[in-house]
Amino acid sequence: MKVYEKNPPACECEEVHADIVEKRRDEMPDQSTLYDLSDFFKILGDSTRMSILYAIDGGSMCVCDIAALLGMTKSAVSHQLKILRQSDLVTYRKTGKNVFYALADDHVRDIIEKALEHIKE
Amino acid sequence: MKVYEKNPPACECEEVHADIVEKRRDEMPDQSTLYDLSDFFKILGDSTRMSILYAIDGGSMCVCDIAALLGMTKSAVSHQLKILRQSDLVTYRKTGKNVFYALADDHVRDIIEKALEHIKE
DNA sequence: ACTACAGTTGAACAACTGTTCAACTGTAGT
DNA sequence: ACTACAGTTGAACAGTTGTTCAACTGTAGT
Repeated sequence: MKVYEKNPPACECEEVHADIVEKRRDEMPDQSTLYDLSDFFKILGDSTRMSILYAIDGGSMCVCDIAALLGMTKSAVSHQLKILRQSDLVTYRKTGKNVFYALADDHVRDIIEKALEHIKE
Repeated sequence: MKVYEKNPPACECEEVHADIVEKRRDEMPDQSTLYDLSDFFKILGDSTRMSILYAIDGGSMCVCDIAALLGMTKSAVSHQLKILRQSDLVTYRKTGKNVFYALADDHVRDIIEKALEHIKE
């Protein structure tokens, strides 16, 4: 939402270390990269979605079973699965009346694993 | 918020694969672990906080300069720094009128780096 | 064709989150 | 003691987010 510019308007500071600020500005990633990054983490920043990811970590599961496991309605789970789908974190496969969801790749597993290490300290 | 139980109340499914669900239930992490994990990612899931982390990645900065760099008010930055402090993602050091913030450790850097790899695909 | 059920979807609602604003604390300089 | 300014803080507000509810789609079985 916020966009930082060459001559930031909102800063009311007097004693700015202009040289440092300018140097850092060059080193900062693109605005879009920062948004992509925080958007990615936003997906993982919900306990329901985190639970779903762990549930299907051991193998694909249908919506019904995920809902049963988490003690939630199919609707609530389906809404969250949609978000996970749109972020390409999960894949799905229709077989008859069921839709089976699975983890899309190992990247996410690694990231969550690293975060777990960080937390346990 | 949601707590899953041995006999989930909210699931209205008929065709549940009970054996799979029970097996997964045993393999699931503790409820508290899931919350800690998603809470951690929640912190990284905001572009302002992500920007701040990148800003101080190159070395400690005072609140004023961070605000100038991001084009935000000191107040807004300070509020986010408080959250980052409470999560032990940053450290701070007072010198005179300024407060310099720095990254707490390398863990976070690694996680963000891994997420970046994931995004660029 | 009809019924049953897994899954999806949009609207509505409540809870949460980030920024703004104004008031405040504390340090430095005069 | 006074002024100036960096930084913090709580309340208020607007925007966002997750769950619920009800209606819907599509497939399987009869």
